[in-house]
Amino acid sequence: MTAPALEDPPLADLPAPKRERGRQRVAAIMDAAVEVFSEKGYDAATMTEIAARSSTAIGSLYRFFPSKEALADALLQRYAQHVSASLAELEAQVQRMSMEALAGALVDFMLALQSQRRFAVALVDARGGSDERRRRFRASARGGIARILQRAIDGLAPAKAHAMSVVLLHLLKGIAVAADETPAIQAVLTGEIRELVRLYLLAARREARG
Amino acid sequence: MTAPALEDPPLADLPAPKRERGRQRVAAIMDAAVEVFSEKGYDAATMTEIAARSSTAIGSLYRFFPSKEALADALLQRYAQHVSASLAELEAQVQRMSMEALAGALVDFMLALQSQRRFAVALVDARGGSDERRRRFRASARGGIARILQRAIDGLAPAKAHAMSVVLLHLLKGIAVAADETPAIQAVLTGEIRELVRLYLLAARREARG
Amino acid sequence: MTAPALEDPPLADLPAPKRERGRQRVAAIMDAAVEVFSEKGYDAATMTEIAARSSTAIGSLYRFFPSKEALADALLQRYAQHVSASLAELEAQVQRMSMEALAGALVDFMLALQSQRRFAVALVDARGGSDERRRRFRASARGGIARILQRAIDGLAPAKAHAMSVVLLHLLKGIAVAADETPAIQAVLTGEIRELVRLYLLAARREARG
Amino acid sequence: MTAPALEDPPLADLPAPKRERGRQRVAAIMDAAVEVFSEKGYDAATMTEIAARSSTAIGSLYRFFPSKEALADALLQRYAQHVSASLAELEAQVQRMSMEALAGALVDFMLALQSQRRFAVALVDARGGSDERRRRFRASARGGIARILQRAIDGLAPAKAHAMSVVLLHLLKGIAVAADETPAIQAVLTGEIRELVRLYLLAARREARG
DNA sequence: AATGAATGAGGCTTCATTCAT
DNA sequence: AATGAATGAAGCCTCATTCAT
Repeated sequence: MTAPALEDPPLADLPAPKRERGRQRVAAIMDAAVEVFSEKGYDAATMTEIAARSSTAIGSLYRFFPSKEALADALLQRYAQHVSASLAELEAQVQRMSMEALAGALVDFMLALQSQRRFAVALVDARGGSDERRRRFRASARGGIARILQRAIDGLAPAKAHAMSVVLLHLLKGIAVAADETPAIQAVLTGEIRELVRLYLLAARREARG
Repeated sequence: MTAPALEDPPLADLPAPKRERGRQRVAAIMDAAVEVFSEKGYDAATMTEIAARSSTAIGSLYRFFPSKEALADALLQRYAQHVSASLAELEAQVQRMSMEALAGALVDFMLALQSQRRFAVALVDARGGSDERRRRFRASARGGIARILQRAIDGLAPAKAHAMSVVLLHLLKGIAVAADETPAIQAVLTGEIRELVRLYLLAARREARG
Repeated sequence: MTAPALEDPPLADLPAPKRERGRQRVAAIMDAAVEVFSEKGYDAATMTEIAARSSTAIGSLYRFFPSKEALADALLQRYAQHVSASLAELEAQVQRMSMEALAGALVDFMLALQSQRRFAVALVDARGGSDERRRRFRASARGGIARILQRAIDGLAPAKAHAMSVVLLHLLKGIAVAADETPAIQAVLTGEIRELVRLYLLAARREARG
Repeated sequence: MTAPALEDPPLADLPAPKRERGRQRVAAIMDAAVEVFSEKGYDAATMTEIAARSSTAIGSLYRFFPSKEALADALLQRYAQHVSASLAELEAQVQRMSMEALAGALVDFMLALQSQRRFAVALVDARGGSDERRRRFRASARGGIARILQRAIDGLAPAKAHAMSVVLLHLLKGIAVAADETPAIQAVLTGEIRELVRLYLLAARREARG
């Protein structure tokens, strides 16, 4: 039972670059966009800079992404697929993982996302892209976590799993926040969070076994 | 020993409105600003809209707050004082509170901030106002929580208290996130977080007693 | 034969402050205005700053001078009277002054104006006050010089005197320009100009004697 | 040995329009800017009006000149090159010109600049553009005149040449002032100035031969 | 199809002037 | 009469987006 895809017909109306050239271009633009959105935030990022950083003419950029919001949405979508895939993978392995191991795995999952963290903050938590897309992103991530929890903890009520997924996701996001601190502090904070996740999972299992 | 004030001469140097009229105006502006910043985020919020929402001429707005950043900073400062005072109050009462009670108190503290939550996200977590003021705000809040923890848990190492304060603050912020959900879900999430806070505090005490 | 007054009914419509208080206030405003116009130029000068520098409420300033232009005009008028008076005085003494002495006197006349030079540049040469007032100011100054010339040089044709007055005034203004240089250079330039004025006067006399 | 160029890479760093179209646009903008700066002075001139007069969208104007000051500087630079070139040309011809001829040539040089006179007043003498550029402009013009004088007058001390250049330049500027008068008067004034320049040159030669 | 010049709405801010107190 | 708060037009500049080449 894998994660249900997040996807819509992938930006169907965009000229779906068949040529390899086009695909590279789109990738370059998206990478530059992640950079710029991360550094400046959605509002302060400019299409011109994204074009420049990806060595793309502004006109070409608009050929692939018809608006700033469309670009942000595409980014969000790509990120969602990435997250979705990661969670699906984790779900496949979780079967009888100890709570301890699961806590570690969840933290690792978040650490692996680090590179895109500023970007995620810029677009998911702030106002980039459409509300709709943001909502869907969140729902998908929560669903992924909830499924993992239900696999990991026998007898966990679906409602409880969902509630926990919201709290866990939020808690894990703290790892991203920690990235602003010095590496030493960062390590400490990451440890704290892992421990807290563990406590949470254990308590949930206790309750589920009730 | 109460929390050290965050304050500079409150809103220093701004031509502190002498007439009563002016004070109302300032309050109206700040309230409108909280609304607009909350809805749109710092960058997308416009001074024009803030002026309109508070029925203030743009020129008047600038009389009181000489720049968008100054306005954001003033808001942040007011919020910081509020938070600081709340934490100081909590600190005074924490003496031999049970971990359970403390968890509840911390959650309540956050719930009491609800009304300003989107605003806090918009200005503290995003890129609004001066970095400096944001940094100070965070340091103050963390310090307040850390002091509470040390009072509440005998033998808690200062470093541990500080690390916990960061994690706790983040966790509590989840209550704000919950505000986007339906009241029913919100209640559930708030409960989850309270429970998690309790688990965290208990574990910390266990460890402190070693 | 003294200089014809430049004056209009001195700002007739202004509430002609009868009280001593008012006169002082007006003087303070005008002095502050000279300062500010000098430092910033007409456009960049602000009524608010002029009010502040003269410790006058902005509302009061507007009571005495109904607009920025009116203030500039009043300044120009006062300056014109000053210049007019100086020239009239010089005219009275010029009778049989040597050309050399006259050259010196003219240069001294300009040096005496130094303190108001930046102001004059700001308002006379640039666009402060009304065109009309500027025109009148120039005409008056030229007339004053022309009369002096005719007294100093027997047989000087009126047309020639007028032409010379234009050139002389312009030349003398060079002394003001020199004020931007170091004192040493300033002295040299002043000397050059004095010498040139002398040459000019001598040549004119030669020609007048034909 | 010709005048050292004033130039930086002409209008460096401005996105030097490649297409022919762009070049025309830039020229139109600069011409309109000269007009507007001349009529209104630096401060009172508005970018909006300059755009309108050159039938340019405001955004386009800013594409070529990223700020009002940059535009003024570019104008000043163009003017400086023009002046520099004229003076270099004059320098090349001055070798054994009579003082009379030189006086005429200098006056002609100034007359040739007429078309840009108000502009020069607006930007060089007033507070437009960067101080630095103004300073450089003046230094260059003075240097150009000083070199001409030294070529024209054997044995002229460099210090004296420099002092004279300042005075001469100022005197010649009087020709521009004359442009406000009727053509008849203008002619008379131009004549006066030419004569005065001649007197000045002759006196200097006398002194140099001493 | 690719390019980058052109467009203009709209943002922040200033300041002359008015008007309620 | 004196004060200074209030007003809003207008200035500079940015940037998402369009369009001619």
